[in-house]
Amino acid sequence: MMGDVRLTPVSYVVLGLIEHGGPATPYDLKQRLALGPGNLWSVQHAQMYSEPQRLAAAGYLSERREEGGRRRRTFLLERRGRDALRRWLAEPAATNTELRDPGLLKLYFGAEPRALASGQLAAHRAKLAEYERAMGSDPGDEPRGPWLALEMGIAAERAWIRFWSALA
Amino acid sequence: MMGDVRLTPVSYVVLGLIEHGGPATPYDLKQRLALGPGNLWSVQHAQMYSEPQRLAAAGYLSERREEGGRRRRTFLLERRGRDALRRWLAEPAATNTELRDPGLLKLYFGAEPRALASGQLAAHRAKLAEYERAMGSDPGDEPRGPWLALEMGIAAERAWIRFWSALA
DNA sequence: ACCGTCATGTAATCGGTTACATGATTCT
DNA sequence: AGAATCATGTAACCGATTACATGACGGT
Repeated sequence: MMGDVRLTPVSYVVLGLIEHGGPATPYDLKQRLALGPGNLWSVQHAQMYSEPQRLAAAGYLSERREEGGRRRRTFLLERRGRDALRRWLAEPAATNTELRDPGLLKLYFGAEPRALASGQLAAHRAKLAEYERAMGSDPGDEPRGPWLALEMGIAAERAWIRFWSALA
Repeated sequence: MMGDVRLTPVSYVVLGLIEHGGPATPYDLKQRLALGPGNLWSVQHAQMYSEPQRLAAAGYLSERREEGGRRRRTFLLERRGRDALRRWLAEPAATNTELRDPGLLKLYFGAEPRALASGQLAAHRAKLAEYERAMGSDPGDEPRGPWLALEMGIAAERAWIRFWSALA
C-alpha cells in the first residue's frame, strides 16, 4: 500500500468520476464514463478494473469488497485522491494540437479524398446529431464543465463536416 | 523473417514516409516526421528505431547496414510494404470523434475556465500562426494530402481559439 | 428450457513512452 | 580545450488493448 504511481489522464478520469458520482464499482465507472466524458476521452472497460486498483494501492482510493456472491469491489475516494484531483484541476494543462485522426492521416498520405469523405461525413454527422440531442436535454447549469465540453464537441464536429463536405 | 505483425497507424506513417521520401535511416524518419505529418500524428523518436525493425522482420521493409563507423541502418520499402500501404489507403478509415484534449478534460471535471483558457489560447494561437506560415509557403499542388491536412489543422485551431476565447 | 445478449471480470500481450548513454559538432 | 547542444541509439518498463471467460437475465 502507498506505493507511488504515475497519474495519467485515465487516473484523473477515475478520480473525477468517483468524486462526481460517489463510490463506484468498476462497472459503475464504465457506465458513468459512457454517459459522460466517454466521448471526450475514451477508456477500455478493462482499465476500469485495473486502474482503480492501482490507485487504491497507492492510497488515492480505498476499496470495499462485497461479502457474498460476486464479491464486487467498490472504490471510494480518499483524501489523497481528492487532493490529487484538486491539484490537477488547478494546474495548467498541456495543449493538444494533434488531430490524430485516422482519416486525415490517410488523406495526408495520398488516399482518394472522395472515397474517404463519404464515410467520414456520415460518422461526423451522426455524432453531431447525438451531441445536439444531448445539448437539448442539458439545462447547462452547475456543473458547467460537461456542458462546455459538449459545446466544443459540437464545434469540432461542425468543423469536420465542413472540411469533408468540401471534398465529397 | 516474415513473422506477422499488427500494422498500427505508426506502421503506416513509417511506410508512407519511406514511400514519399525514399529509403531512410531512423534519424531521417524522425526528421521527415517533424517536417510533415508530425503535428498531425506524433511519434516518439525511439519508435522510429523499433518500428522499422518490426516491419523489416515481417517483410514490409528491407534493411541495409552501413559497413564502417556507426553502422547506420537504412530501410527500404519492399513490395509487401508498398502493397500494404496501398491497401490501407484504399480502405475506409475509422472515425475519430474524440477530442482527447487535456485541457478540455480538466474543464469537464470542474477546472476554472478562466485559468485554463489563457494558457490554451496562447498555445493554439501560436500553432495557428505556425500553420498559416506553412500554408503561405505551400503551393498546394501535388500531392494534395499535406495541403489538405494543413487546411484542417487551421480550421481546428480556429475552432479551439473561438472556444477558449469565449471563456477567457 | 433454450438462446442470445448484456453484465462482469481476469489474464496475457505488446506498442509506446521514458530513461539512459555515447558520438559528433559547434561555439567561445 | 572545454562546454553545450545536437545526433543517434538502446533498454526497460508499464499502461492500454485484446482476448478470453463465465454469470445473469429477458424473451420466445
